[in-house]
This record gives sequence, C-alpha cells and structure tokens, in this order.
Amino acid sequence: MLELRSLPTDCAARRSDSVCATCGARAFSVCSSLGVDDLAGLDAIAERVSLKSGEALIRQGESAVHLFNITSGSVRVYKLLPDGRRQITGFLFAGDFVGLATGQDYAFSAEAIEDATLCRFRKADYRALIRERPALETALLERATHELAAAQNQMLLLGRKTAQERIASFLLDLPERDPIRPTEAGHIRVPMTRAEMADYLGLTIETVSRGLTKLKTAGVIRLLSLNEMLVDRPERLRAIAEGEA
Amino acid sequence: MLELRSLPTDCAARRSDSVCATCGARAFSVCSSLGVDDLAGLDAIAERVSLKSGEALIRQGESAVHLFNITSGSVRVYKLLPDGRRQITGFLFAGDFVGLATGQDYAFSAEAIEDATLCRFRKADYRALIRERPALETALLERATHELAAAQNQMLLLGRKTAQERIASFLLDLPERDPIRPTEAGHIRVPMTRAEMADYLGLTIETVSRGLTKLKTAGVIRLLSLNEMLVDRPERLRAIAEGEA
DNA sequence: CGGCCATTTGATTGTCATCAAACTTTGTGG
DNA sequence: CCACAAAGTTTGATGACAATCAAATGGCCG
Repeated sequence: MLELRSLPTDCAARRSDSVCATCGARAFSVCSSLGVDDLAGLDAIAERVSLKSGEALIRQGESAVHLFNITSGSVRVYKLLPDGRRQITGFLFAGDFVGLATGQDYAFSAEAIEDATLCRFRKADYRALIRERPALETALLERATHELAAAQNQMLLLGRKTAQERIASFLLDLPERDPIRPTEAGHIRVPMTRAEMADYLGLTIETVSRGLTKLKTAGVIRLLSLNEMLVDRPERLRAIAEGEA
Repeated sequence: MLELRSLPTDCAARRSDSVCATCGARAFSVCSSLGVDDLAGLDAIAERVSLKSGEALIRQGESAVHLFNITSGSVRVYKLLPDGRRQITGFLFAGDFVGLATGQDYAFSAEAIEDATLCRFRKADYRALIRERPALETALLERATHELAAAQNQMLLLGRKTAQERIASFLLDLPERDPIRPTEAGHIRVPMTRAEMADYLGLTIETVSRGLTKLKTAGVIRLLSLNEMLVDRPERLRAIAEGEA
C-alpha cells in the first residue's frame, strides 16, 4: 500500500518552502522545518513515502516502529471509540512530525486527507541519531511544547465554546497552521471535508454546515467553493471565536 | 505571596517517593521524577516555593520567566474565555513540570488546589543547564510526548464522550496520575471540588453531581466522603468510560 | 447525461445547561 | 464544644442548543 523510494541525499540541503527539484516535494523539508542547518545524518536513515488521499500511515494499536515527517500534503490524526465515534485531534501539514510519542503501540491513527509525501524513519535509528545531535532534540522539544499549547487551546474549544465559536476559531487557526499560503489575504484553503471539520470540532456535519451558512449570511465570510473561503470581516470572526458576540 | 527558601542541596539525592527529611516534601522530587541520577546542577538554580490552596503560581498573560516542578500537592492548569468560562486543561501532581512551553508570555494560569510545594527555576538558567546535560532534555521530551498523548485522550473525551462517559473516564484516570497511592485498591483520592471536575470535563457542577449519584445508585462506586471514593465494580466503570454501555 | 456522494436545509428530539431550592460540610467565633 | 455563617453539593423543574432523523440540492466523475 505504501509506495516507497529512497530519500535523495540532497534533500538535506532544502531550506526554503519552494519545490524540491530532486524529490518533487513542495513546502518545508524535515530540515527546514526544524530550523537545523546540517542534518545530513537524517537522510541516511530516511525513506520517502507517497500517500494518496485517504491512505493510512499510522493505525491505532499497531506496533510503533516508525516516525514520520510530512513533506507535502495534509494528514488527519484521530482516535476512535469502540462504537465508531471519532475525534480528530489534529490536522498536520508539511513540516509536522507524526509518531514521536514514546510507547510500545500507536495510540492514534493517521491518514492523508489529500495526496501527501512523507519522510519515514525507524524510531530506533532516529533515537541513535539524536544521541549525537542535541540540536535535533532541542528542536523537537520546542515543537512538542508548541503542540501542547495548541492542544490546550483545543481543549478550551471542545470543553467550553459554542458551535458557532468553534467554527470561527477553526477558520482563524487553519491558515496559520497550513504552510501553503494562498495569494490573497483572507483566503482560506480548506483541504478537509465537513465531516472532518465536525470530528475535529466535536460537532456534527449538519451543525458545521449550518454554522458556515450563518457566517456567510452575516457577511463575515464568503464560500468560494467547498474547499475555499474568503474572510470579509476578520475582526468579526475573531470576536465570535472569543465569545464576545 | 510566595514563600521562598533556598533548596537544600541534598535534595538531588532523593530518588524515592518517600518524605524528604531535609525539605519536608512528600512524593517525587525533580530528580526522581525525571529518572536522572546526577542533577546537582539543578539544585544550584532552584528555589523552593510553598503555596496554600488557591494561590497562583502562573497567571495567563504574564511574562514567562519561571518554570516549576511540583514537589508535593496538586495544581490546576486552566484557560479562560473573556466572559469567564473556564477550561481546566490538566491537574498536575508531584513530579510534574509546569511552564515548559516556550513563548514570551504564559498562555494559561496555574493554581494550587491544595497546599503545595514546588521547585522554581528561571527559564534562562534552566536553558543554560540543559545545554550541558542532554539527559535532562531527553527526559523532558519524553514527558512532553506523554502529556501530548494525554491531551489527545482529553480531546476525545471532550469532543465525543457523553457526560456519564466523561465522569467514568475521569475516575479511572485520576488515581494513575496522582502519585499519592491510598492504602486500599479501588480507593480514589479526589483533591478537587465538583466545580473543578466540571471545568475539566466540560460539564456543569450539577451534571457532575448527578453523574456521580447515578454511578453510586448503580452500585459502581461508593462516595466515602466528598473527596474520597471507592470503586466497587471497576470493570463496569471501564465499560461506561469506553461507551460500551 | 446519469449516478453517487457530499453538502445544505428542514423538522423534531434528547442531553445537558440553567434556574431554583434544600441539604451537607467546613470553618469560625463565642 | 456548640452555634452559626458561608461555601460546596445534591436534587428538582424547566429550557436551549446541538444531535438526530429526513429530504432536497449541488458538485464531481465516469
């Protein structure tokens, strides 16, 4: 199911968010995403993985042997209850890591929500590498604490915000997480479906749809297509997200 | 407001969860909590802090100069919405760190929910120390990833579980987070109020109270006092928590 | 063009919040 | 040690927001 190729060695040289000529990946590479200059060691232990929309890279309960860094595309991370209820705990984009958590088995699943490319590492290899490169570990710790802060925000959203507030918050957060910046300001790329938004926001599809319609009717946003929105009144959106309306 | 004393140097030697003769702290010390042997350097930059129940150690929005490790007692970490709605993002106990997140200002508040003692570090000092001791950073990264996994569980709880499932989940998780183990199995120490439980579970006080009463009526738990419970049917509690009932 | 799936819109229901009051525990001072 | 006040908790009645059930519309791909 996973299409594998070896990682071109000069990928370590990529620092910008432009296209990499060798491996064709858009956006950030592992190296640039960590802000570390010389990570030649990473190439040696990395495999390149291509996923089509919907394909899984991590399955809850399986042995946690790999660790991934997203090169392009988007990924959903989620947990399931026995009866099938799903909570998406995060959307990940180019530059993000998946599977860092220690532990015998994966405690979550991860799937591409659009075609994606990734770098794959064996955890054992990666741990060995880290021992020689403290800068790598520092960068990872910084990332982990950022993710923890984001997780706390999401808990506030899920525990205490109304449906309308959750939707507004989501529209504000999404563009600053996604490294693919659209040309126009206020333009939001929405690579996920309504069902995925709902499972991320702790709502149903219908409530998400109604909430977006309400924002549209209020003149706060425009729905350019199912996957593209335009924020006409960002200050209004911000006020709604914080419950000040 | 904060009572400060210098940290006795031999605190670094503590490895068990017993009482420290020198500084009087119960449970884990910084050192034992990280599983690192020789952390003499930490003592040099640590201050000892005592808090009475309700006192704050971190205030949302203030400059993030300090970092804490809890020596004894319990702490609530929370975020507020402008209109006062509160989400408690976690309860912390002896051995836990608070304030690791990078960033100019604290993005949350933290207060003691019962009398507590802590070790306080200046972030700048602590960063300098880390540079010389990679083992410390490794331990912190491990902790951070554990906390991330816990945060994902909490998102599942807040986004997709019913009131009854949330309460059952909470009663199952609490004892394994709290290092103070009661003598009897199935005995749960509940150092927080119903209001705090509610703000952690995304519910109201009334719903929490009703849920506990329901568990009691069903013969799943007994309420020994407001702050002590006994689980009579753990398998039942687990089934409820996972939505299998 | 037709079929399928995702999304939107509408009607109704249910769970939990809100409002309200009684009860219990805790701490304080006489 | 008891009496009282204050805070926290439980229990009850009602209401609101979002879920569920249901149907129509719209977009996409063969």
